[in-house]
Amino acid sequence: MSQQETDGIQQNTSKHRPLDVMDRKILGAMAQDATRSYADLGKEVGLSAPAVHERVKRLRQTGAIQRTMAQLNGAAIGKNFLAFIHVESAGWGKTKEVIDLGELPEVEEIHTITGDSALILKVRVENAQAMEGFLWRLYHKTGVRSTHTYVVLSTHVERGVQAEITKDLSVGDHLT
Amino acid sequence: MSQQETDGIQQNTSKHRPLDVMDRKILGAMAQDATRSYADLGKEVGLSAPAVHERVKRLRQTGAIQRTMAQLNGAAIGKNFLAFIHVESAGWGKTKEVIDLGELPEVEEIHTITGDSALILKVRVENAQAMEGFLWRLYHKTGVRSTHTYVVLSTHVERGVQAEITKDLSVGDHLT
DNA sequence: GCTGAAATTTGTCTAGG
DNA sequence: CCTAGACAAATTTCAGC
Repeated sequence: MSQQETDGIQQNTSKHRPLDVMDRKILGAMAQDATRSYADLGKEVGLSAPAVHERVKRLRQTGAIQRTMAQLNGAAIGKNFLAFIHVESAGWGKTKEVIDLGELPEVEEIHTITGDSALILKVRVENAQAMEGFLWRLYHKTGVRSTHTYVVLSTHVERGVQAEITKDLSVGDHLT
Repeated sequence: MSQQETDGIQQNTSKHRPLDVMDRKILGAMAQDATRSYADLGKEVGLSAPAVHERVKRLRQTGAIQRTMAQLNGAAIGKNFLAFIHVESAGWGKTKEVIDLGELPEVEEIHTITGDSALILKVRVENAQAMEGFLWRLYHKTGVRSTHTYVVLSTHVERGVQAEITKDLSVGDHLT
């Protein structure tokens, strides 16, 4: 049932209608559990199953839902070593080699955090030795000026993008 | 279910059996696309649909698969501001209030990185103003000594735990 | 633990209101 | 967007190996 059908050459040129409350409810539910049936979701948000199905299909096409994935337990598959690695690059355009490391399965995230010369990597490997090997390889990339590794000892929260939005006026209050 | 079979292969059915190659293939496929049918997965790994189903059910029960979720596009739901926040705590046991922030939907990750006094938070909000509000609230938690925020400008890789394991001998090589 | 077949539940599309 | 129907396809169970 993989939805990799021939969509044609349609890019993401959707009308970008802002998501209504129903869409957000559906996204919120599916971000936590994507195994629920459309009928079940419909009962929660107050829609029929076909209506939910159509919305979910649209949410996938527009990219609001990037994919549906199984979240694995790192320890269960023998990956007991997680670290965040800060990388300082020599300058502009020098990060390409590092970003190419994203093809490796141990790299879970790569973010640019300052201009084009600083990166944050999230890397999960089996053990300390494997991490040392990765750092060795990382440091020998051209353009890598320095790295700083933060080893994770305990993970308290780890989840994807949440649909709910917190209205926070604590700062704005004193501005208005 | 008989404990001892008379075949030549001794299966470890008493405890958490280490994942075999079939399990890893299934996990690897589902970590990237959990919408595929069991029959489809079975054709890839060489099992029947019921066999895959049984393994997936076991992988869920044992926690190897924590959940299957929809990965949302932050920008699509109006969350265009992502940051990693390093928090230094005053000392042991002072991080509870910060960890309790994990209930907020803008907090995607909380990791302890050093002893019990340093944390990394991954926070995604609508805009800079919302981030300011979050930081304001964070900084006023008891035990928070200082915070350092790294604003993400571009995300190149963002995915969950990958089942594949890279054999890396690059460090051991030069030691031998 | 796996297979193949059967039974049940969902997914998916269509038509009409 | 709902209801309703119908068909395809998936999930889930089960006997038997």
